[in-house]
Amino acid sequence: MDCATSRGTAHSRLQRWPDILTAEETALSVITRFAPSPTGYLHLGGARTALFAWLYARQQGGRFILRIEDTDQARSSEAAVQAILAGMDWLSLTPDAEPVYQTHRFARYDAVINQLLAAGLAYRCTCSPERLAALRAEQLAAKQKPRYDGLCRNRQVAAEQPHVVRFCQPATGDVGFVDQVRGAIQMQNQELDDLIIRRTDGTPTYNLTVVVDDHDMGITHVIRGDDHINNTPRQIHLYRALGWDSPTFAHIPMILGEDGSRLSKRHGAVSVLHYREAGFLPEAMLNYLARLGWSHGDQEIFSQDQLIQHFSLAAVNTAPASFNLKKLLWLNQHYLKTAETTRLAELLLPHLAALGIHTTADTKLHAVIAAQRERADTLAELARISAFYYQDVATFEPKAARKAFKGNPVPALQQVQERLAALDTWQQATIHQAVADTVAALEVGFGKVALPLRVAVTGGMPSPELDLTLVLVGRTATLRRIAHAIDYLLKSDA
RNA sequence: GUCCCGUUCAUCUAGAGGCCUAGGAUCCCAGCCUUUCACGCUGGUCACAGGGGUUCGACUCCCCUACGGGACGCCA
Repeated sequence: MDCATSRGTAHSRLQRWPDILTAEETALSVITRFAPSPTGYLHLGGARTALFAWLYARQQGGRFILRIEDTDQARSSEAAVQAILAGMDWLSLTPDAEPVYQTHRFARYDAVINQLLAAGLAYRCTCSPERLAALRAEQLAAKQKPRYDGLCRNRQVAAEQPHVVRFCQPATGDVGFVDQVRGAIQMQNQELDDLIIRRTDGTPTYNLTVVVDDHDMGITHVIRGDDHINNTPRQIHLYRALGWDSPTFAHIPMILGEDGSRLSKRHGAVSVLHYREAGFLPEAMLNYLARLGWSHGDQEIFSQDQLIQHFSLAAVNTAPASFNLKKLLWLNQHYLKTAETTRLAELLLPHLAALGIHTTADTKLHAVIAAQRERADTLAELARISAFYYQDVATFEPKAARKAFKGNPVPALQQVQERLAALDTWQQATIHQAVADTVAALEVGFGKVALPLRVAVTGGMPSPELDLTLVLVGRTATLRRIAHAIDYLLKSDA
């Protein structure tokens, strides 16, 4: 029962759990998974990990599975599960099977731990947290890596006594694996200690559950953040002890904040869903995330199909990458310029509603989007700069007003107002003629009339060619706004 | 502290010993276009962390240093 002497395996009677995948399914080439712990929203790093795992599975004609790692019941929440699901759904990272919840699999983990215990590959430990803390302090003081000293390895601890279960790591030799991203990684077994696989309260811990699940789910490629590199050797020993083949590992580097430090809340928006609220398009987010740490020559713009086609783990970078909002904005603008107008209209409605504009995705909105789309980099911005098509402008944007209203624009506004009011039809051509006639009559430059008119009608918001702008704003609103501007100018003069 | 991983323009990256006087993209700057703002176009600034090797030849291979990140939990 001394684990130092027995390095056999505990596997023979352990069968693959049949209720997750059928035998035919596990026989399929590639199965990847995304395994978040539901303690918060889906953050950028997690989303990218999920994306890479999803892409790899898609490309290989394999399957992608979501596993909820909720064994820490104190920190896990259903709300977080929903947030993760919503984030993945937004990015269309659809799993190929129902999510697996670890809390539903405790019986299985228990059975595995008991097997390990019975095979002498794990043992009960009664060391108190106090002793562990003291040991740790001592080792740190001696400039050593803190690790459990194996005190309970050869003790006979009765099952009735409160205890944890520790897994016997081999004391000598080394472990290695070939990481699909960074190549061969080796570690001395002495660096490893006997990790806890079952807590005092009887629940299993991460390193055990991840191994059991990855095996049971038939995961062929474990694609995860490189903060797990150090766990991998421990897990490999667990696989060996259980007589299972290790999956292939691929560790992708972290995403850092703009300042180069680890991405966290203080960097602002880390939640993927925040970007949906802020008016980003999922395809922009996906494209951005994919290019963060991965590349395919000089190509920057990738459709989902192209990502699937070109993705490769070997092309994933080894160094961490910094998140850069400017580039995301550029990509978002690119997709805003090229997306279907009808789709954009639907997506824009909530952003307009947030500004108090309740409209429908009608022909006017389509025309507005066509006119404004290249002037915004988010849907929220698109809504903001398009509001004047629906609402009268309360104030003039100072910079635009200064430029447009210098000199005395009132006569020009009054005359163009008259000519516009007299038009038989409200069309681009007739409007253009009215403006041109005003310019000719006043013997001034085109801008002398057009500029104040534009700002009077738009409030100084970015807008397309003047006649189109006026057509979309409509005659009544246009005339009302000109009157308001004249009013405003006369007052501010006095 | 120990172990693991990493280091090309401000940022994302190309580069698998000569193709590199280091390419692309974002940002920034300038110009063109222009009745606003954009878009678009043209041009520009900006990088192989440092030091040793190996080699006829090193951004590419090896070693050391520095710096950065991660792990060292009865978190995952």
